[in-house]
Amino acid sequence: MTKHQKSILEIIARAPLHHTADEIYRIAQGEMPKIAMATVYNSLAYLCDAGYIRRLHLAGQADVYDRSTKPHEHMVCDGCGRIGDIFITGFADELVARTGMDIRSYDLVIHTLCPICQKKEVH
Amino acid sequence: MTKHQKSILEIIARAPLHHTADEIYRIAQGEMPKIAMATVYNSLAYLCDAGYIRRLHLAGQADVYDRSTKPHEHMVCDGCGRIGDIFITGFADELVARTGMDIRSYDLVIHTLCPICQKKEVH
DNA sequence: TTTGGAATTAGAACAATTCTAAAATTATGA
DNA sequence: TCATAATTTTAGAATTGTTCTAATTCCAAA
Repeated sequence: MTKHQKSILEIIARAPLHHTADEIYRIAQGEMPKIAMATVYNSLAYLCDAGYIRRLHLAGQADVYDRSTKPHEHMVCDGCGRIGDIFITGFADELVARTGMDIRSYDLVIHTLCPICQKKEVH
Repeated sequence: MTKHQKSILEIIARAPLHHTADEIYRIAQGEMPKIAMATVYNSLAYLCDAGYIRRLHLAGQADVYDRSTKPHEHMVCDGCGRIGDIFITGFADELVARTGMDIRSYDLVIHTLCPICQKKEVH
């Protein structure tokens, strides 16, 4: 792993939220002012392939990157767009039991309204 | 629903596979040679919003459109990219039971290797 | 008919991502 | 150490998928 790749991994590792490539680029510029966008994309691709991070592909927005490599699920608020991790224990096993499939990986995204947006919804 | 919207809905309704906007555009040109790409996108947006079809957003490729409005799940072959529907009965209820969340909708995509690609994998 | 609103068109604009070719860096090994 | 090779980075162009814009067409109601 190169210096740049390591820096980008660390940025993601210490981020509580899921960031886009562009956000990561801006954070990275704080530490490495000369870094190029292409380097960010290259590094993110490497880190995903190597299994250090996970790429999340959501409708209507840029991909975001997730520091948690443990299998888990995601939720998105349809109001504000906030993305969160959720952990349904034994979910992967359940999926295998229910489908009988050879599951290499899975993506589950639940669309919901977060408490704040639920309040706003009332009119 | 306009003439164009209806034609596009019919194209999707009779398609066994999930098509991209561009594929739908080309099919539509067979029936309506003067149709514009923007009309395809507008119609698809309308049909999705109105609940006639469903948009599927998968990593690394253009969105595809799904004629089936019943809640169901999807599988993608990591080898050839083929997309298929799968039906796990009672899955939505299970999700609610497991998470306690107010689920407005969900997307589950299982990544697997289809039988054909599994054979190719052996070396 | 005339008018107004909605839908369609063509193409420009846009955003996210990938590609390209040159320069810089790092590793290899005589 | 020095030369060479391999890899990474850079800057910016190119590409892709999608949305926007403004002009035009269509259609329905008055």
